[in-house]
Amino acid sequence: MTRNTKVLEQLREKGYRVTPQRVMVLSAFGEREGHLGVEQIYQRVRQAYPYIDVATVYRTLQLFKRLHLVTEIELGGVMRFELAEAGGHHHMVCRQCGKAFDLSPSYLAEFRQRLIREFGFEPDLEHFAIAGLCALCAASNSAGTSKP
Amino acid sequence: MTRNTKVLEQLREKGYRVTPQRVMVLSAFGEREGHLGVEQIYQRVRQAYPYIDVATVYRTLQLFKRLHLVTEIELGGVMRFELAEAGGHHHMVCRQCGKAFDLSPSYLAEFRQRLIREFGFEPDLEHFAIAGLCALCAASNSAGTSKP
DNA sequence: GTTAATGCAAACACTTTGCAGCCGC
DNA sequence: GCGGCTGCAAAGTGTTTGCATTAAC
Repeated sequence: MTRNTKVLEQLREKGYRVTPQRVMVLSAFGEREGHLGVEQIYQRVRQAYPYIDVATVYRTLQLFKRLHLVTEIELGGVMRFELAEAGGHHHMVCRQCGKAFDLSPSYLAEFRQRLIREFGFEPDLEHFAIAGLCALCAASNSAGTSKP
Repeated sequence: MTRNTKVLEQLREKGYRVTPQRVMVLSAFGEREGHLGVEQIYQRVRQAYPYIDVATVYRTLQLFKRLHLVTEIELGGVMRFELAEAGGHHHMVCRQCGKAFDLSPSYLAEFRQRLIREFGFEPDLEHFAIAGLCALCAASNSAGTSKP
């Protein structure tokens, strides 16, 4: 909880109000690491407080994003949010099981350098996420050789 | 035109009808290389035939996609389409000027191999597109040093 | 007590769908 | 002429906005 408390103090310091709704949106993340879609967050908060509106969730997430408390990444056309704390790690997300794996920035550094060096193109890699098939799913697919 | 004609024959061979609307959607691509949004395609076709409906554009693009005549890539939350012909080249798209630059698959091959080797993660790179800032825009930004 | 934040509803942009008439084959 | 395709309109999504009320400070 100490992490969330810290975040909430940041809010108050900057003159924003600490409302139950904001606390709940924040703790929706706390329960599980990873990227959450708006709908997932909404449903989670609703379990605790059914009167919350999706608009509030959107507004809260926008606020958090503006304050760099969460980051927004897009993957496969779906926008997802995650706590910004970890800072600068990227993701590989399995298209089959949906699990996300962290990817150290060093893996991309090389690729990035090459683009800069050879094209002068500076890629946006802050919130890089790449879809694919994870080892487990690949294995289970080839196990049941017949059509999935 | 010979390329489009070929595509249209593919359509007919598979039992789909070659309609003026489909031809026009196809030639919207022909006039300019690169990725087009639905709206851009719609506007282009409308110049030639004002009665066309967006729904038709959507349906046509879906059909083309299903037949692998075009591919759909997403970049910065915007879905875009491009002719599938070239096959397997990727893009760097400038977030400022919107221009797209081709990226040979070899650049990604290395990165891809590394993910497979070290994580067993097989990334989807068929329609890879990466946002960033191109050399020209970076230059013009630092030229006018003051705020843009 | 102030003023920001919420809930509600309505507006929005984008995409899909149902259907009657039309036209490519 | 048949059946797929189109235009039109209407319905879905997902996200944002206006406004009166509520509640954090």
